[in-house]
Amino acid sequence: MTASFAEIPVVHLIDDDDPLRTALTRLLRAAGHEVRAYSSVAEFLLARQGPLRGCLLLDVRLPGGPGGLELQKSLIRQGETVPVIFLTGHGDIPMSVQAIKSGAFDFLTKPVGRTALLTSVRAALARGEDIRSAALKRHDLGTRAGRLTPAERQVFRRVVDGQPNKQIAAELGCCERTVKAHRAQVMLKMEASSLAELVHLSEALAGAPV
Amino acid sequence: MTASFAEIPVVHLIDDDDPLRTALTRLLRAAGHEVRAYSSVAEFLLARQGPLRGCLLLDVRLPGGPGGLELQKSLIRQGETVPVIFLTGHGDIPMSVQAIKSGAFDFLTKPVGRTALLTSVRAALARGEDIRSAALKRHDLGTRAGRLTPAERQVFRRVVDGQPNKQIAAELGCCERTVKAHRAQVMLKMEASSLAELVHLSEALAGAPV
DNA sequence: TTGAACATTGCCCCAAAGGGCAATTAATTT
DNA sequence: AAATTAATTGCCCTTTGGGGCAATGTTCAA
Repeated sequence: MTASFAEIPVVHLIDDDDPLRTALTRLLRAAGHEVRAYSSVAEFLLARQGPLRGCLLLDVRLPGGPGGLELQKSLIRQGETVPVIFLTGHGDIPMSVQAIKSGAFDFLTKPVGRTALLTSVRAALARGEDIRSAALKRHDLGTRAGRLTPAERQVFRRVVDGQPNKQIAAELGCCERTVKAHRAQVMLKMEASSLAELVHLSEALAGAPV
Repeated sequence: MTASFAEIPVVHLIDDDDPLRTALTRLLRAAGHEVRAYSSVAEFLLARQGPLRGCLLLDVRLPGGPGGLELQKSLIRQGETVPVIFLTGHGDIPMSVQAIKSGAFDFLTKPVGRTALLTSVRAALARGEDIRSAALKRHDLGTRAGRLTPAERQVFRRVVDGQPNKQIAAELGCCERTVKAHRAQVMLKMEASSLAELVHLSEALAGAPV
């Protein structure tokens, strides 16, 4: 049951309007999507476990507690990257601009057309999978880098910075043979088969703590 | 006169409403910005020469000819990256969402508050300068890469791909000494002092034709 | 046609990288 | 304390990268 939570992309629908929620759920399921419906942000948060996969479809303002924009901000703070589609009957331009600039995938108005909704959801799911695969790659790289010892990490930094072994040895206060040993370990652990590839990997780690 | 067109960031204001245009111009100048005002897209396009520097501030719909959204698309097609702030009295949510998703920097509604306008313009100008400096770097790299001969380009690709000289020579059907010669030229022309730096530069060229 | 500029290549030399092997030392476990 | 494991280093050898020098084409324009 819960094990399947993140196995395939799911449209997480949050709306307090029961009839609308039911209708949207039916519409999305008919279009072949997996749907989880919640009547409030709290209900969604309670059910949530582990990273999300799919997209969010929710009203901007929901009764009692945080609205959609707050949820979005909270998710972003948690490093969650799932695409968010807002749906609202009482939005205005500044709100929509704010939402999109904050990273929302789309901002739809009620009543929403069947085609418009499905188009947006399909695109959001696709985007979500793209983001997901990129995140997996980065995570994998981070894992490899995490296996480096402190000494190896030092060598890694300098190698991808283009420093020759002799200079690295001087800076680290050890002999060249040691640098070579660490360097070999770096290539092994990072699974790089050439210096060029190692530099490439380090660029992809962009900003992540190395 | 025209020589100073791109020397400092300029707010290019396009609006057909004369009194408003005058008022906005005064407001922006009072805040220390350089302003060029136009009453139509056509007027703006006629005055334009060379790459823009600064930002655009324009109404979404303008009388006679293309509206703001069309201008934005046209500029993007031309590779122009200047931030665009839309200003409108008759916009709706789908229009604002469309604009922002198409890359607009902001979407303001009339009447616009003095603070909101100045905040947005300031941010747009800052973003514009960031984009500009990044573009200058990329252009510089492109220029260097453009000086490579076809043979050097071939070697360049394979070197940053991590291939050893011997293998490159085999693939290109020449001897290793020739590869070395080309390789040296690549390092010279690309102004790289190490293989790591060369790889770094090639990543920065990302997608640009090499 | 002839000279200048450029690309290709061979020969040779040196520096740098990669790595095997073994000894020494430090750290950790039993 | 003894044993084991991990890190550092020296020694030595091979391959690769970098580059000087000169000869041999090649191309293009005067």
